[in-house]
Amino acid sequence: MQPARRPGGRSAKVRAAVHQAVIDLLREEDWDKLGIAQVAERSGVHQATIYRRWGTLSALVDDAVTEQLSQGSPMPDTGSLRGDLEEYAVRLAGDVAGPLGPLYVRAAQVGTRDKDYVTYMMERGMQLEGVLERARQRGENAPDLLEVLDVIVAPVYYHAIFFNRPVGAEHAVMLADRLLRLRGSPGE
Amino acid sequence: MQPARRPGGRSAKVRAAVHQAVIDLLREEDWDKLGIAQVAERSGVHQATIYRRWGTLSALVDDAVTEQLSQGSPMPDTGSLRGDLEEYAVRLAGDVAGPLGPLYVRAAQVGTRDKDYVTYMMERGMQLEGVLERARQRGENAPDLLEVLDVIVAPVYYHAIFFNRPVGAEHAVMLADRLLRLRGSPGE
DNA sequence: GAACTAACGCAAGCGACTTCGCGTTAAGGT
DNA sequence: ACCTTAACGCGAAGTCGCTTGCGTTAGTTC
Repeated sequence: MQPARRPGGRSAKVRAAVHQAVIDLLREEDWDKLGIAQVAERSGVHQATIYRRWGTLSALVDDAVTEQLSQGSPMPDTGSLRGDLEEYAVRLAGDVAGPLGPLYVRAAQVGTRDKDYVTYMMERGMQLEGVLERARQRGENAPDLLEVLDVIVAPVYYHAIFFNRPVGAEHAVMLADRLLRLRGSPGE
Repeated sequence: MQPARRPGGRSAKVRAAVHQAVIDLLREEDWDKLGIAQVAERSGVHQATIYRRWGTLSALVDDAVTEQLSQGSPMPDTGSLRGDLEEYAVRLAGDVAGPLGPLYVRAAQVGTRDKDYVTYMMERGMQLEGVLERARQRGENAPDLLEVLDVIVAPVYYHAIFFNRPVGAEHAVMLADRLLRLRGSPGE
């Protein structure tokens, strides 16, 4: 058997430094000024190392973004479906609008093919599904996941990507309300 | 005064050939295999000419895509708001799903800053607003433009970008129906 | 704590992308 | 039909991103 890998130590330090540099650059500069050269200089890690470990810029950004996003906040649990959806919508809008906002957008543009990113999206979807399931067990008429994606998530990203201007908190609350209205009128 | 520019003739031919090559390559290859070298070879126009006229690949793609999209089909006019919205939703979904689909997505990713693309979006928005205005003059309770963007347009693009799988015609019709339901219940 | 080896730093080198100067072509005016 | 000149073709030179081979550093094991 192999003499065992070395997950900790120097490699971990290099990885952390590079990730941090990517995140920083992703926040500050415009999306195009980001290159492996810049990451190397800021992180103090040599270009060759980055090329060897990640190969392409896409893969590197994907890796860094996925890790950063994985530490995301947990799903809301306010006790009511309306509260949870509003909380989720406002938080999502805030995330996209905030300093890490470009990460979400960038991740969507760069990492569509990457497996890790898809995995992240799936996990996130599952967590959201959990919120809906809790509501159903409380007896509430909860929408399914696809409706949430269409009515709440899609507009938030759409505004950020196409208009370069994220939605405000009021608009986010309105999106949640709209979703509830769709379920409310014909249902219970 | 200047001896007058020369909008027609050779320049126009070159421009058309290059545009055609870009569109073709955009359809066939994956988005990354597209380079100025490929465009030059396929169009028969020298690289230096392309660099001189467009400068960067982004600008070139933007120019070609904008022109291509400007020749887009006119807005539907079926006589009823429901018909128009369904027609528009299905057509949009089809466009995004069709061979020119990557164009729309690509345009969104590349041209966020470009003036021409913003102009195109504004024009398109105005045309859509015209459809809604016609409905209002017929006495129908039409939604405003922002609602259409949120409920119909955003999900279509969202699915294409994030899931790499465009929405089908049924889903598109459902989106239009959802928008009408939102207006229908509390309104008239 | 000494040997082993995976991972990194370094610098040379290859290749693709981009630019530049000059000669040529053809549109627009007279 | 002739002249003017904007725009293109061509080849060379310059720049930048990326890869590769080798020496060095630092975890890991015994």
